[in-house]
Amino acid sequence: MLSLKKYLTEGLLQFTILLSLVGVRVDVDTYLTSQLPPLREIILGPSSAYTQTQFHNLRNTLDGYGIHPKSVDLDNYFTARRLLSQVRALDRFQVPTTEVNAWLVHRDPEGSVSGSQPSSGLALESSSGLQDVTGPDSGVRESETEQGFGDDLEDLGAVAPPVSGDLTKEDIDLIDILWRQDIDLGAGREVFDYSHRQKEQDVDKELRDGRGEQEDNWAGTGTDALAQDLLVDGETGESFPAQFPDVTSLPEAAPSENESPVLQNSLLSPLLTGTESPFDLEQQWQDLMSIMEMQAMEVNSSASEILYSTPPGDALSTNYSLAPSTPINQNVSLHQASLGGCGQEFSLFSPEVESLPAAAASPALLPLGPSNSTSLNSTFSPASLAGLFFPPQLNGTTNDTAGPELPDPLGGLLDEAMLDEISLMDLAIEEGFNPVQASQLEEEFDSDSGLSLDSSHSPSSLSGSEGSSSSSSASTSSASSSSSASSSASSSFSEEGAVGYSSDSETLDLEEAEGAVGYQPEYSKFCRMSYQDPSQLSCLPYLEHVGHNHTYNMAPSALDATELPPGGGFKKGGKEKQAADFLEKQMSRDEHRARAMKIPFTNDKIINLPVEEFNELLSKHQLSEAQLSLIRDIRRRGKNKMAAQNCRKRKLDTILNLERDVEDLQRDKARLLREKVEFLRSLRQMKQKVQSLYQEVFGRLRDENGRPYSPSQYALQYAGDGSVLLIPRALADQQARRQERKPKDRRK
DNA sequence: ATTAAGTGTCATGGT
DNA sequence: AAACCATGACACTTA
Repeated sequence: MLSLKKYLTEGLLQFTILLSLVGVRVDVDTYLTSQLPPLREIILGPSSAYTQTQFHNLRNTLDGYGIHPKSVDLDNYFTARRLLSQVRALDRFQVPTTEVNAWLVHRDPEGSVSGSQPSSGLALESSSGLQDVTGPDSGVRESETEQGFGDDLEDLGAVAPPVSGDLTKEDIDLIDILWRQDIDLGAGREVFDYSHRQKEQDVDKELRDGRGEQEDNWAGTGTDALAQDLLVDGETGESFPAQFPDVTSLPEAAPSENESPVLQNSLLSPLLTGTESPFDLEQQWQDLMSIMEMQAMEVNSSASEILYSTPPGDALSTNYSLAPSTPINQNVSLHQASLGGCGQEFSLFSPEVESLPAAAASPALLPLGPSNSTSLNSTFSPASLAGLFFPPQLNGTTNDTAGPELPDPLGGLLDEAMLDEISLMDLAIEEGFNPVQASQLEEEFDSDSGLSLDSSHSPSSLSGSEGSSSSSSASTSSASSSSSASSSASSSFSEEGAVGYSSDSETLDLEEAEGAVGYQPEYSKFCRMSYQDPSQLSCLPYLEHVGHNHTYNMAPSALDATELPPGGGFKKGGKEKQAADFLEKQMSRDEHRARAMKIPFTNDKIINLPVEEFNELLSKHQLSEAQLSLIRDIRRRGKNKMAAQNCRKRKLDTILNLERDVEDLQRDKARLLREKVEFLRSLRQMKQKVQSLYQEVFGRLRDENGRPYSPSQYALQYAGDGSVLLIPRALADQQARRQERKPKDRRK
């Protein structure tokens, strides 16, 4: 706790100090304390504590800074939980902040500078509500998504009003603690919210069942009731999930109704409803999500600020109680001002801005609504920091171009990442990310191992043994699956002798595989093949004469039946005669021919003897041309037979290997997909943190007269070296446009 | 009787 | 060139 507080505060302090050094006056007053980490750490640092392992890597590569992970303890404590919740909440909105609404309402009356910007906050606030609403509203969404929405909605409810019937005091305390701890990490409070977790569990169940029961979740808990409060507009009585006003109403209504968060909710919601296609929904979702999270960040930051003025434990309660004139409110107002409802702020702080059309105040909303079509770029683009936090007016005019305004090193990546994520989501939905894979993924997550290539996962457990069986081929990545089984198998009778494709372990492996997979036919086949193989006859002489008869019932007594000189005297009892007849039937055609031609040696020898010995053998006997011809044919056919067997075996192995490779690749793909989503989430959260910090710092800046700077006129700009400058807005916009063009040109 | 799978053979091409 | 091997194609056998 303390460390967190310190962490954040120090970061902010340092940030502001840096700003002040740059020449901007900062209202930091009491916050001055100890060390001053690099600015980038202030900005990005908090996220490090938040991040997962991969994220560290990613971030490092992304921002180019070798930021060391901070708050290791926190990582340990929360990483696992966060990962899990993130995974489970992948499809859900995080709508952490409903509280803001209350703030705004209470705040309006306040004329003080600090409390004067309620409207801005409202816009975003309502947007969050919108988000929630949007999901359910759009019937296009799939069940999972709907669930996610439902959860989020619930979350909203749970989060907003502090008291939830189902939560015990302990629960609440725990949640608060966790939440506060995670403030710096940027996690939305819902992460720790009991009801939220409950929902998650429900969702998991539902996912497993393949069908969710959203309604149950909604009505089930006390938090649901809260959620319903949010969902149902108090003034309009409008039920968000069900229906929304026309989008068109927003522009007009928003300006006039800035003060009423509730109303804005109703107003904003329509924006979201606009999109209907799944893709748009996804985009929208992402937009809203990020915004919401950003908002959550704001709340968090405000809460963190609360730490200064109030006991840490009161942070939540303070938020809930919404004391109008508390320092918290001031903090909140700062955020809000930068976020959305700048209109009032302007009126208070910058008269010149006040003259702006009332409608302009709504622009804060614009990013939300319009962003639907413009996608994340407008909302999350690097420069969009300014856009997000600055007055709507500007956004309204420079909505599209505003993005690149700030040369945020992360910006481009983030944007792309966001887009990618969307496409990813689509991919996931379209492709293999069905319940099966999802469950599999979940499994892997639970196991805490990103890579579970265990062959047991695959429906056909063939893969494991197969992989081992073919040491030759393209089995590349599957090392994990097969490994041990093969090496020990060499004892099998599959000595293939002269044949080139001799993989000792192969036969056994196949057998094992078949046994496991039900490859019975193959099993018998290979057995036969093995026995048939002349090379094995040396080991199993009694099988020598098993021919093309599909049976192995070769009596040892039949040994060398053909080799023995015809009429070679041996007693023929009844049994023996029977056996002989049987054996004769079992003989291959070539054996019959050889017998008929009175060939003086076994086919085995004919076939498997090395050329030299074979020729020697031939030379030892006086053979007719016919006999010689037959012998050569027998040898040729015999060798070809083995070759064919090997060929087929090889073919089969190849097929099986390919099959396994496909499975492995599918697993890898799913894993990478998950990881990507994770990364994107982390990136988004990090960016939100940066944004909130930006907001906060900017909100604390004061000019010579002690007045805050107008977001519409000034913007903070990150320099490449990590410094931060306060520059005129126009200049920032210019630069943003410049930067925006570059990537486009590249594409061309 | 039909069919699919397994085998054996042949022709061909490569080593 | 001879010997071998690999493989596609075809035919036969068997279940």
